[in-house]
Order: sequence, then structure tokens, then C-alpha cells
Amino acid sequence: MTDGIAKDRLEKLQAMRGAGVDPFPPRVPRGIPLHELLADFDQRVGQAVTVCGRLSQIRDFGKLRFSHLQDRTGTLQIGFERDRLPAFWPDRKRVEGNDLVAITGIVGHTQKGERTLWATEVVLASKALRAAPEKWHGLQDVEQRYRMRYVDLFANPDVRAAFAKRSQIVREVRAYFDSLGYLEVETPILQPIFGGAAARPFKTHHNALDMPLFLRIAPELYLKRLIVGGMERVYEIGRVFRNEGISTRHNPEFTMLESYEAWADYKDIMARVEGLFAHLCATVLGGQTVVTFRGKSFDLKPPFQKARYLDLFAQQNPGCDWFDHQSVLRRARELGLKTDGLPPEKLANDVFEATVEDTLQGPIFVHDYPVAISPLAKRMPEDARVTERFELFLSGMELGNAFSELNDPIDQEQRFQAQLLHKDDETPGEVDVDYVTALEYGMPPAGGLGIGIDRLTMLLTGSDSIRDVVLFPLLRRVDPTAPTAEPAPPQER
RNA sequence: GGGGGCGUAGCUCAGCCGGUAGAGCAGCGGCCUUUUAAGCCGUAGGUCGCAGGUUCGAGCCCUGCCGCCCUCACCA
Repeated sequence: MTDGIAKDRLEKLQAMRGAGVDPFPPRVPRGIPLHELLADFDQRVGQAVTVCGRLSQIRDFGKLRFSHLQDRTGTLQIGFERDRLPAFWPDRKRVEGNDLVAITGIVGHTQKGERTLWATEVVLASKALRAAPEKWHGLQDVEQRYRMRYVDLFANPDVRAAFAKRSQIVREVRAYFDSLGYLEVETPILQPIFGGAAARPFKTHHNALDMPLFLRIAPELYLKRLIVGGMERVYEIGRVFRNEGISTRHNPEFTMLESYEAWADYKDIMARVEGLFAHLCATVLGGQTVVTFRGKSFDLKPPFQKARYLDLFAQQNPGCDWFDHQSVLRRARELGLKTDGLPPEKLANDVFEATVEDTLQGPIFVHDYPVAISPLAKRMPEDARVTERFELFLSGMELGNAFSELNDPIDQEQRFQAQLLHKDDETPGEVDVDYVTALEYGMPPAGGLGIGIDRLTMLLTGSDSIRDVVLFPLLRRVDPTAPTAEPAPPQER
């Protein structure tokens, strides 16, 4: 505790203890939610009710004080009158802004007509030793907001609203898949072989088994084992971990929705995605379909635009053949891309990303991706070089990825083997033999889908940064050994 | 990793050309029974992110470091 405010508050706390008042009592009168009181406020005028919450700054008139009480459902003015609070009055200054309290009072109004609870009993529920941020601006400093999200949340109501919306989005995603007969499942986060995406994993270790493990980069391969097992429709909403850079669209741990549906193909999954967005518009957006994101507005009303991957590539890179390494190399150099050491398909996709992705306003389905960059997707019957796969883009941002799942164990094993040839740190060091074995037992044709819940939430809440929809985004820890201005904190008790 | 920006009181921010570190809010002491950004009087609060350098003198100029933001790169 290094500042004078905390010292003042600590003194108040000790004064209360000295007077036999517990500043952190185990329980206080349990109040009703403010929205419930506000809903039929006029009928309750004259009645006594109890409410609980956090006090805002107190406006003091000597024998009369006002403050507002905030709980998760709303805000209500509290009036403290000397004549109604004879017992509390002498100690009134020990309860101050930011403290948590239970207030019993009489429902009424002020002379100007504002709804007010006239307190008859004030019980301190928890003493705040630190002051709330400034009342007009709240907590603005971005770093402090992320590092001290607990303050951000109670000081900035719109932040609370955004996370409430995220919760609602997840709930409605579940409702959508549940309504289609999908089962929600949970699969391992600790995996001996990482797979299902291309990304560097976090490594860890299990002591008792003395076994290296990876935090999953995707649940994909386990979910498809469940399709082999006959569960037929499954989805998982869970955390995945990718050991990559951090940006406004990337947090090292993020929440992924993956779903798999037997007997469906990627066109069916497109319809599912459109259905999901229609459902989210109807529920989360209250019937709206237009959202504003990064300064532009987007209509999420299905059907979405569609374009072939290779057509888009050709449009932006005339004369360049995706499958011809020499022409891709020329084009990549022309664009100033890094070319050395990259496998041909990686470079070709880099050219796609450099030239096409930013042009995709969307929402748009980009479909029919080359097999070389789609190791888990089924080939198109008409052209074995491309797969039945699509990604959903909006404002240049990838929101989802889906395909007809490769269920040919021989093809799958060959593709895994091919990956090992130019293995990098985004490729597992071995073939997931058990997954191939699962396919050998027979997997029905199936369509699978992955959607980044964080990015979806960014879109639906109009947040520019993923950190505004992740409660505790990863930040570098402040080095505790670095020299600081603060001496070692004094021992308090 | 490259480029740009930021870091000053608990919070939000000023601080000019290098010349004694400021305001509002919060706090503390007063006055006030209808405020809601209450008001008025008084008061306290600072290692200017950290470390060095230049200078008679550094919040300001220079170098390095730490952290955050933006951006590019990276990232199916």
C-alpha cells in the first residue's frame, strides 16, 4: 500500500474494527436485484426493501448525503438522511465511495422526482481499501484496463456489457447446435501429438508419466475420432493454444468452436454457418443484421457471397499459376515477399494472403482450396488438386474454416507423411498413427467447421481488438527484479 | 524482429524555447437537507517508467533498458 488514499481507508477500517464492526462480515442482508426493484418501483413506494452493491462517490450535504448503488443489473440512487439513520450517522464517513454495502430503506423519490431508496439501515459488506477510478472518465489507460480487468469491469459499464454479450453469443452458439441434435463434448487439451492445424504449440510435461505433452492447437483430430465412434454430430467450444505472435486479432490462447456432422459435406456446412449467423442476428443482435466493424458496416444476412480460392488468386495475380512454382516465385519476388526456404504451396498461399485477403470485405465464403494447404480436407472429385473446403472472411479477417472431412485413411497417411518431408516447428514430429487407425475403422462422410469465438465476438460487439473480448489477455509480466521506485512493501499487520 | 507513438499525483490530463512540477476528480478538515460531474473555503499528495549522458541547470535534449498501444513482418 503506497498511496495516501489507501492509508486513509486503512485507518477507517481499523477504526471500525476498534468499534467492533467487522469490515468484512461473512454475510449481510441479502438484497433484491436492482432491476427487479426498478421494474415495479412505483408500486413499491413506501415499502422497505434491501439492496446490495457498490457505492459510487458520495455527494455530501451535511445532514443529507446521496450516492448511487450499482449491482450487476442496474443503478439506483441512495439517500442517507440523518433523521432516518440515528445509529449509523456518527460513523457515516467510514462508509465511502467504492465500498460494498447492503442498504435497507424506504422506496421513494427526491423532490426532483428521482427514484431513491431512503436508507434506514446501512451495513458495510466489504471495505474497499482503494478508491475507484475517476467518475467521469473511468479507467482509460489500456494497459491498466487489461492488467486490472477487475477495475475495468466495475468502472466501465460498456466493458461489462461487451462481456455479457460474449456470454450470450456462446450461449446462442450452443443453442443453435443443440437444436440440430449435436452433442457438446470435451476432448483432450493435453495431447501427446499436436495436430488439426498448422501452428507452433506450447510444450509441457507430465511428471508421473514422465511424458512430454503439447497444449492443443485444435481439437479436430479427437472430434473426428468421435465421428468414427458413431456420435455423428458433435461440437466443442474450448480453449486452444498457439505459440505465435500477439496482435489485435491474435491471443496465444483463444476459444474455438469446432463442429462435425456425419453425412454432411462442405456445402451443407456452409448452410449451417449461414444458419448460425441468422440465429445470432435474431437473438444476440435482436433482429438486426447489420454490424459496424473497424469503421465499416457489414450485412450478416445470408446468403453470403461465394468465390473460388483459385479464381480470386487469378484475379489478383494475372499470369501467375498457383501450381507453378516458378511463376509463383516470380510473383512473390515482385510483391517483395520472403521466399527462401518456403515449400511451394506455402509460398503460393502467402501470395494469396498478400494479394487477396485484404480485398475480402465479406462476409464471403472463399472455397475450393488447394489440397497442398489442406491436409485434412477431402479432394474434389473433378480436380484432385483442390479440396472441398471453405473459409469465411470478413473485413480481411478469417472467421471460420470448414471442409468435407478426409476419411480415406490411405490418402490421410500419405499426406501426413508428406508433411514430415519438410517438417517445420508447426508440424508434428510424427504421424498420428492412432488417428489413421481410427479412419481405417471407417468414418462416414462428414462436414466439419471451426469458428473463432473471440473473433466472432469482436464482430458482434464492434471491438477492434481481440483483447477487448478476452477478459484476461496475455501480457508480458512486469519484471519483479527490475529496479523500481517502490521500496519493499511494509508489513501491514 | 522493423517502423511509429505513449509512460507526469490514486484516476483523467496539462506542462511553451531546457530555468522552482500544475489542474480537475478522488482524499483529508470545514459549511450546507434534494444533489446527481453538487457547490464553496481550506489542506495534503510526485524518484515525471528505469538507468546513464549532455548542460550552470533536464519532465523536456541524447543513449540504453522496461512496459503498453498502433503498424509491418510472423501467424492456414
